[in-house]
Amino acid sequence: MTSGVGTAAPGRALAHPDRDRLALERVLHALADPVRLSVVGVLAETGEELPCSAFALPVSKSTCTHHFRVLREAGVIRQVYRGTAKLNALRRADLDARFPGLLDVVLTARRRADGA
Amino acid sequence: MTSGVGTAAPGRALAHPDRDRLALERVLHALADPVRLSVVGVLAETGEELPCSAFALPVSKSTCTHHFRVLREAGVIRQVYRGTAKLNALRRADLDARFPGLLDVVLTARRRADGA
DNA sequence: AGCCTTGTACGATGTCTCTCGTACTTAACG
DNA sequence: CGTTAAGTACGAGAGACATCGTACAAGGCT
Repeated sequence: MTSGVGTAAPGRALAHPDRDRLALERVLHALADPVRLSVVGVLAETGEELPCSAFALPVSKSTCTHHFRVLREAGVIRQVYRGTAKLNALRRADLDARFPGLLDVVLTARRRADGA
Repeated sequence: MTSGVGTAAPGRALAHPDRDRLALERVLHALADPVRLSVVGVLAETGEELPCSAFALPVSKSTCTHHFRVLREAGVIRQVYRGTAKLNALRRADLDARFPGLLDVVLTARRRADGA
């Protein structure tokens, strides 16, 4: 049987870089885009796993897929299939372990820069 | 007369973004390049104003000019003409004021990522 | 079963980025 | 004044990136 229910991890798994191999330049590049930065901001604020459709980004669906892939390949988010949706979670623990403070600093800077 | 000696600020001045207008995405993008990141690392370590020629970068002179311009336009460094040379200084105070902790976090992360 | 929602894959396109070489400017130094 | 040293300007080319639309796959809902 291909699992009884399989609500958690049915389909194929996606490739995620190891925590020890996160590349700083890659992470910085991933964060250096307004769309992706806002995604990370929302994920950090809610602290939840959210499907791509929950972000209301000002780009098309295919562009959306592209940005989430960049974030995943840089190691910023973790993506898991769940039914037809794909849940996105911030890899906060991994990022904090590898680049201590980076995420918080960027998020804080983003808020400040946003309102000023 | 156009100033008696003029060893400090003779030629035309270069455009630098205001401290209050530094854009986070621009700064992140500027730091997301290995060549520029190494420049910032050297400037931070020495704490000195250094001419472009002091960096021994693995790129040509024109590419060098390009990278320093990106850093300057993002507001990461300040450039001042001095004779035929151009001195580069890290805008640490401005960066710390605008994006507290960002520079230190990136520099620390870079060292750690470097050796691991 | 059929439909709808969610996201992927693929190709196309225009822009930006990194890189270079060559020619030029600017200033110091003899 | 001529030479040298440090950068700049101006193309130019190769590659990456952001964007889109259309066609497709996979899973729930009725």
